[in-house]
Amino acid sequence: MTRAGLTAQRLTQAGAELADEVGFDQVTVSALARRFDVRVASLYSHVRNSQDLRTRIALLALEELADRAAEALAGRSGKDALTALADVYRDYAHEHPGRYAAAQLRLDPQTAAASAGVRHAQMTRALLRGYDLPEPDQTHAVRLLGSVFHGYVSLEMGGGFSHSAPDTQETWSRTLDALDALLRNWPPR
Amino acid sequence: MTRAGLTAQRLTQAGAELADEVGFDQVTVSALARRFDVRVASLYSHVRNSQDLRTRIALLALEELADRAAEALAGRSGKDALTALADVYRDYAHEHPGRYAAAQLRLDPQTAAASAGVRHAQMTRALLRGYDLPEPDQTHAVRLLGSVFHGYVSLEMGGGFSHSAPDTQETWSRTLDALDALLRNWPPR
DNA sequence: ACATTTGCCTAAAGGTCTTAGGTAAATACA
DNA sequence: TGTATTTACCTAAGACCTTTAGGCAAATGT
Repeated sequence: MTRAGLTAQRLTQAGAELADEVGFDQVTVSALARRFDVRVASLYSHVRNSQDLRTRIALLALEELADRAAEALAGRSGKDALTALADVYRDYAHEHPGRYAAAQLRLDPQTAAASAGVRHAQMTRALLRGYDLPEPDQTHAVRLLGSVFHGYVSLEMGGGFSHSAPDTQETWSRTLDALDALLRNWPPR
Repeated sequence: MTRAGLTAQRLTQAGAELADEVGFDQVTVSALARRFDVRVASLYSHVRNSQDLRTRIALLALEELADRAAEALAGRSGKDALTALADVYRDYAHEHPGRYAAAQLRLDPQTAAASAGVRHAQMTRALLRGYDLPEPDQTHAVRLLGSVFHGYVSLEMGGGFSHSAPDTQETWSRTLDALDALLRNWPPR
């Protein structure tokens, strides 16, 4: 009876794939066990519980996203950088809907602070250097960009923009134009 | 043995309250049965299944939100209207986190088309009359506003803006300033 | 070759969802 | 007011998911 070679890492990876296939909320310890052709209880040596598994998938997604973002931002600035970063989020969500949903998982402050989430904020800040806003406004802008990226992708994926006329690609591109214009022309207090 | 007086309506209402207390994803047929001090199976005469229950709660939340929005928009225009509508979403999410999460539930096209969701889009369009954008851009703007409102609220509630310096109220107000400026000065193609 | 570790197993208990079929309370009707 | 019908809630039961406890055999170290 040869062993399956389970690992927290392999489970997390497979869990991420499963999430993309059936949705993050359908990722279950049982389904994962089936995928490895192994008894359910066996997973509990590698992963504390269901919540732990989900958290690991979320952290994986945050890392992957941050890596993509870092690569996309390298050597770009201004609107170029803005578009590149925005597309990273949108494309990732389209390619990996389950992982993207996982990245939205609410983490406890401890875990969040140690996650790649902080890199995301740093990169958005880096992007804003091209627009040179005074300090308090920079934080506001970081939050605004985060809101638009996340909100847009989340509504688009949720079907919120379906059945209406102009296609979403066009809106996306106009939205980025608008954001660029806004950042270049940031309204003072 | 007197009866409990179950109804799809009462179950939905209680489900919404439960959602606000313990989170939308913790709303379970069992928990609801406990709350009415009734056997679980009894609920299935009033609600088709768990998914049906969730959908009803989502529709309730969408209605409540649309009603609030309609009232807030009455007699306002321009930035006044923008702020009022934005605050409706944000306040509702703070007061009723579970219901707000429910309103995000993905509905099948049929149900979505018959829901109060369409009123939301109409109201956002009405708001934009004060800024008079040409038609294709109006749709883009509707989507942008939806993205910002939803994205901001969702990140704020998810703790995404926690532990950073300027308080979120300040960012919110500056975000609305920025959106107003953007709409008044919408970048052409 | 033997001892230890550890990976996966069986067993079992508790929770949720859902269907099928029964009983008693409410309501309608004579 | 007594009887018939409807309907609200119940018990029973099967299927699936989670989690813990304890066992055996495969891998690993000496």
